[in-house]
Amino acid sequence: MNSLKEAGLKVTQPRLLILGLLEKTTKRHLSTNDINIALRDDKTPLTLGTIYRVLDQLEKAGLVLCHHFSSENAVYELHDSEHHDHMIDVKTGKIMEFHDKIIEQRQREIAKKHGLELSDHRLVMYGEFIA
Amino acid sequence: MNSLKEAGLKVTQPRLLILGLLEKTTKRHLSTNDINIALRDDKTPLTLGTIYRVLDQLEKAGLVLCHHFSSENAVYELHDSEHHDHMIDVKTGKIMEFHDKIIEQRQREIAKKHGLELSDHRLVMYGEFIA
DNA sequence: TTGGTTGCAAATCGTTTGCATCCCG
DNA sequence: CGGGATGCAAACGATTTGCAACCAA
Repeated sequence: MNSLKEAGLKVTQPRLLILGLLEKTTKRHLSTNDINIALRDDKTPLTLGTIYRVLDQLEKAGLVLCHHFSSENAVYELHDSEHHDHMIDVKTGKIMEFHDKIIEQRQREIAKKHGLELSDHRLVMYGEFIA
Repeated sequence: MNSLKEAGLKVTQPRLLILGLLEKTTKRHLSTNDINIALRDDKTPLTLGTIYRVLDQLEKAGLVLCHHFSSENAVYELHDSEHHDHMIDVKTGKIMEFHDKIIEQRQREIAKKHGLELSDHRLVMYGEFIA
């Protein structure tokens, strides 16, 4: 709720519910439909319209991130301090996060070389987890 | 047309038209709507349904790539031999392609370390081109 | 000939929006 | 109290699909 206030957003029930869900979920990446179902199961249902609007605001406020992996639906996750990228198992849909300083650094160099003032970047690797 | 045969696809007019357009366009990245309009202007119109179906097949055949940059519509480009990534100007929509061996190599190492058998990867940097 | 391909139009589905009501500050 | 937030349902827009006619092999 502090984060909401800091972002200049009213502390409303829907916003708390969605943030709370994103915090406690073990899946970490949830679609609007996931959220809709989970909240319904928790006996605190929200309209899909509200879910979309709240997520948009949270994203603009920098509290959540939205991803469109491959051709799937959008998924949302909490935006924590350190940037990270994603690896996705194309068969199971499993998502693993990672962070690599070398790649981050190299990206900055490339952007600079091409005159791009970097505001965001996304790296996704697709494949299959063996082992 | 050779590529179509090699992919085991019938050489049909719609497929030739779309491939031809992707080859000659200066924009390089086209949406289904771009294609629809361009072909109409060329007096060789196709149905949107056909455009989607043809692009799906060409993508599965490895002849074209499909991208969903940020939250925009899908765009398609010819799949040429060497992999490349993208930089996008969030204000103008301008797309610039680049390729970097260091990043590619590093990605392979990271994937390997995490047990991911890499099949594809996408890197997109967003920002603004300053002169 | 014949099975894949296309046009056409209807259907789908994720997402957005108008409006009346509600609630945080 | 007042304006932003929500529920509800209709609207939207990109993409998909069923079906009959068509065409490449």
